[in-house]
Amino acid sequence: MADRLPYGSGRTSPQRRAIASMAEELGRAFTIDDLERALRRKGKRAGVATVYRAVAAMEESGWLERVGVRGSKALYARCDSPAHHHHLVCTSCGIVLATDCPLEFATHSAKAEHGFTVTEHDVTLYGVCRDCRPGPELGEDGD
Amino acid sequence: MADRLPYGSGRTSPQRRAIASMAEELGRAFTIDDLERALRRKGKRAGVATVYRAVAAMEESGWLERVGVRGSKALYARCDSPAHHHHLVCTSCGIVLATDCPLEFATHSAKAEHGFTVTEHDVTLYGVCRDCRPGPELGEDGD
DNA sequence: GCGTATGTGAGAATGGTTATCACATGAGGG
DNA sequence: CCCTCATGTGATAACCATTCTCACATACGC
Ligand SMILES: [Mn+2]
Ligand SMILES: [Mn+2]
Ligand SMILES: [Zn+2]
Ligand SMILES: [Zn+2]
Repeated sequence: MADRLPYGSGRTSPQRRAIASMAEELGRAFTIDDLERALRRKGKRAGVATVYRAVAAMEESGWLERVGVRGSKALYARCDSPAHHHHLVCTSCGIVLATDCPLEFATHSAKAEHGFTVTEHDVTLYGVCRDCRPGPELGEDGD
Repeated sequence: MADRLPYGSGRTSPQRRAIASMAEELGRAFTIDDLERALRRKGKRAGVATVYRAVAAMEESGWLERVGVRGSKALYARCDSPAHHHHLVCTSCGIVLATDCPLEFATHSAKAEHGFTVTEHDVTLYGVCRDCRPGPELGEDGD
């Protein structure tokens, strides 16, 4: 049931509505900067602090997820899947795919081999999605 | 035994020697700030730019590895294992253990299920090492 | 409608990291 | 040994993503 609200129990405002619908519309991983630029292109106006706060609120509510970094900027993507999972981020087009957590075995063996109790983990896989993969006869690199 | 040099083919200097031996001595994950503080405590002086450059050079040579972040600061640890691997970072004492890469299966299934070609990945496991785990008589919680 | 908790935004601040640039020096060649 | 100069040093400024400040606006429960 994916009718989770972008801002949970927080208030809505014209700015927040524009920000959330743009995040939805982008359909791929984006930085705060990408988001601001896209909003400006649509004539929507929102202060930088407002965008940061809206993104933080959407992340808080689970409607948005942080999916790594691009350069020195945080990367986010629309995703409200409730179960624990990780992300495949295409470095060419920015599409984000969900993938199951591959760490059950690693977690268990950390315990068995080192007595180490894993409580958190960072996992992000970067690569090239099907649509961005150069075709065999084109022999080109994208980007 | 790995007699890789901290600075590869770069020059050495009193500052670089102090920085490398402190990184060795710490024996756990550290931030640039930790490193500077430890040096100062030993009466060694090195400008902030020098420490950053030395750490970058040691990382470049493979003598040091970046093992995630603590708050907003990059975390490093002494590690010159040449094979691909990841890290168990104890959030209590900062000890760093190496662990095999758990992603062969994830990489293959990303390809099989999504046509996604994984080219890079971030994996860091955080938790509590054996020595930092509270003893059973102290009121354990089993995770 | 009212009151107030909450959102907005221009600008300043923060803080980790990097760039500048004048000066010092390690180390290889002579 | 000594020169030389590529490379390292460090005080300082700059960078830049992100957060804070604070006066003002407004969503929304009552
Ligand atoms: Mn997700
Ligand atoms: Mn390592
Ligand atoms: Zn996981
Ligand atoms: Zn790996």
